Amino acid sequence: MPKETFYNLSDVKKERILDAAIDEFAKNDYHQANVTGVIEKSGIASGSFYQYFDGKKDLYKYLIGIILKRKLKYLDKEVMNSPEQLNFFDLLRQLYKGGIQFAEENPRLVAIGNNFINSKSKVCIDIREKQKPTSNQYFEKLIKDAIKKGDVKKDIDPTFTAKFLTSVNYALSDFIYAEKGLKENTMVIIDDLINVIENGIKK
Amino acid sequence: MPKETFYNLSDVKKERILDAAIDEFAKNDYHQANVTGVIEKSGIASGSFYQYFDGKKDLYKYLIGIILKRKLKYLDKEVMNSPEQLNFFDLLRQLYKGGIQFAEENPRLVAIGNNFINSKSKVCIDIREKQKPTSNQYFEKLIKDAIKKGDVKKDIDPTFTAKFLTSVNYALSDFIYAEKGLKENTMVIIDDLINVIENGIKK
DNA sequence: TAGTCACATGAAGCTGAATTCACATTCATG
DNA sequence: CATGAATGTGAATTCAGCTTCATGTGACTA
Repeated sequence: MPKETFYNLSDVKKERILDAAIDEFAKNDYHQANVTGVIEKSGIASGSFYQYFDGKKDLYKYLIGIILKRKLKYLDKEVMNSPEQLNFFDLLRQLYKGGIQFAEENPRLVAIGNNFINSKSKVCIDIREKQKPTSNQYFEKLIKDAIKKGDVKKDIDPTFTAKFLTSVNYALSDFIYAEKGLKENTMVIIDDLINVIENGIKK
Repeated sequence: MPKETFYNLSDVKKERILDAAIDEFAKNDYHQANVTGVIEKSGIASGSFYQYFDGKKDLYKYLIGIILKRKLKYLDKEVMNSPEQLNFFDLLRQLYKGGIQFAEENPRLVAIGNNFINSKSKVCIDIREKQKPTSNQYFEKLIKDAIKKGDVKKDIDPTFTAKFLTSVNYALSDFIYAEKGLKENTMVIIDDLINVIENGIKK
């Protein structure tokens, strides 16, 4: 976590530093991202950086936390208005579309997040292990519930299906990122996609 | 590419070095993998390493090349006996199952490969750019052909679907890798999966 | 005015990992 | 054996990037 001094900075300066950090980590994986890069982009002195953070790892952890929080908040506000009354597939649709929209609005955050999830770097594995509920486990729970509720047929493998849904979700964000933005047909693609899945696994 | 000296080595020694390298790069991403690790595992002197290879990057490129070659050869031999007469979905089934089997038989190679594909490291991007036909493009061509042949309906997005199929493919290998081996039901899962996809996009 | 506090600075130091290099050893050949 | 070309070796060097530290600045207080 950042030090007190960081929080005491003016919002403008905090923002400047954060923006530089996001830029650096969005363009590079953990190892390739340099503290020097953040320092140069934000125009602070290298010494100052260590007044604000315990070091590179500290900054990275902080970023990952922010990204997670923002995404959850976003999904919560934008799409998860009424998770209880939705059936599994509509919920999935909401989640995917929300995820896409988030990726569209925050491409750099998503770049960092996707990299974080896939990375084999010790630092990333370390952080991931401390974060109890992964996207994977979240989906798995959702699927098990859906089976109980009768939305989804019994004979699918929840673990694999969760993995499948998660990876398709990442593929979607990647797609948006690579294509540099939403196209008119993106949401149609998602609807098609969910229909495919729905046909395959609904009861 | 390795230097002449490497090729002159006895097969046993070449194998020992290659094995050490595969181990090192399977357990770590490009940046985290150390030449020192390869040196220690293979029991050669650090100086010798530079007699055989131009450096870390050179070794890595060589490994990636080997992995690609082995996988292609494997798919070619094991599953692609008659690509012409298969319809798109049977071909897909073959490819997936072949991929899974390859992952089962060569978990370390697949670990390196998957990491290579996802990595943002300059070295990886560099190598990827020089390799013309990606798995993605291969699928895209397959899909376009399938649309022409009438196996797949016209109104899907080939680019996205290729991305989708590729990412599901990776998810599958990852799954095998994480679960540490094939289960009795793995092939059933794949069949189900293809059925789902087939229902969704066939004409 | 002096003292203290909070933040700012960048040169200097540290570290770990890649790479080099000067010397040692092996081995095929005459 | 003798020779030297090929190969082996690991201590020393280089280097990039993270981090520390000694010192500076300005604002607020007594």
